[in-house]
Amino acid sequence: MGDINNNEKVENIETPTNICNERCMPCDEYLYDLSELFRIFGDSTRIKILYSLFEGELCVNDMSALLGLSQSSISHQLRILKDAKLVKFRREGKSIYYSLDDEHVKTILCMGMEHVEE
Amino acid sequence: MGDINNNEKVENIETPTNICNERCMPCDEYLYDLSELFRIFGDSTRIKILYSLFEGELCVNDMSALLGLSQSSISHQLRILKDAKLVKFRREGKSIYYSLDDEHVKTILCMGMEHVEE
DNA sequence: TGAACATATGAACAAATGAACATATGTTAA
DNA sequence: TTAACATATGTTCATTTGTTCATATGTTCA
Repeated sequence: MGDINNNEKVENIETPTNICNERCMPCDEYLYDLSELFRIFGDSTRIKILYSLFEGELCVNDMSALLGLSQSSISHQLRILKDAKLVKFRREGKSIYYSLDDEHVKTILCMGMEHVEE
Repeated sequence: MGDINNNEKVENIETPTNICNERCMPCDEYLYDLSELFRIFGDSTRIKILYSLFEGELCVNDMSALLGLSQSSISHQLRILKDAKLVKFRREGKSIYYSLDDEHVKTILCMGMEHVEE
């Protein structure tokens, strides 16, 4: 195939498609994932959901009532948060309880809030 | 008591318009600003621009060359970053040098990157 | 002054996004 | 089994977003 190793890390600094070497820039894939992560946080409905889970788990119904948002809307956004591994869930009877996936989520939110509060 | 003290912290949990009391939720305005902030980070072009400024200032032309993105695109995104107070700039002759507005920006990016790198 | 360069801005357009509604899936209890 | 409840999913639609191209603004130097 000859020219298929785009994916491999190359020592040579000349590769024009790989900007990782200059300015200690992370590779394109990481940068993309990073923007993707922030994009998830970049919606007020999702932010509200995440904040509502700060103190502990909640089921969809309670979130819906607490935040004053439709069940459908909450559920759609929860799916996005779930896919992004920002929340996890467990079933208990008819209800499904969601919670933050890890402490990192809190940290990122708090960092952002600090910046906003200035 | 009437209906004027929406802003005051109320013991009673019944206030439906103010969710701040429950679960220590920040007020809507802050939540909105927060999502707004993350929305800015939620684009790979802007992320690249911000990362390119990690080591220090760069002019638009150099960014354009370094990142392999059009001058126009860079400029448009720089405007958004500027408006969001995430970058600052200074003129030097024909060129305009951009840099990160404060250390917070780095912190937020690094927090996000830690989450991505897992 | 005018030419060359650096950056910003405006308009047009395709793609992505979020909300709303209807409906489907899955669970429990009778 | 069926009814009632809790959540998920599919679809449509209006809006937002990022890019490109063309052009405008601003700066330097001859």
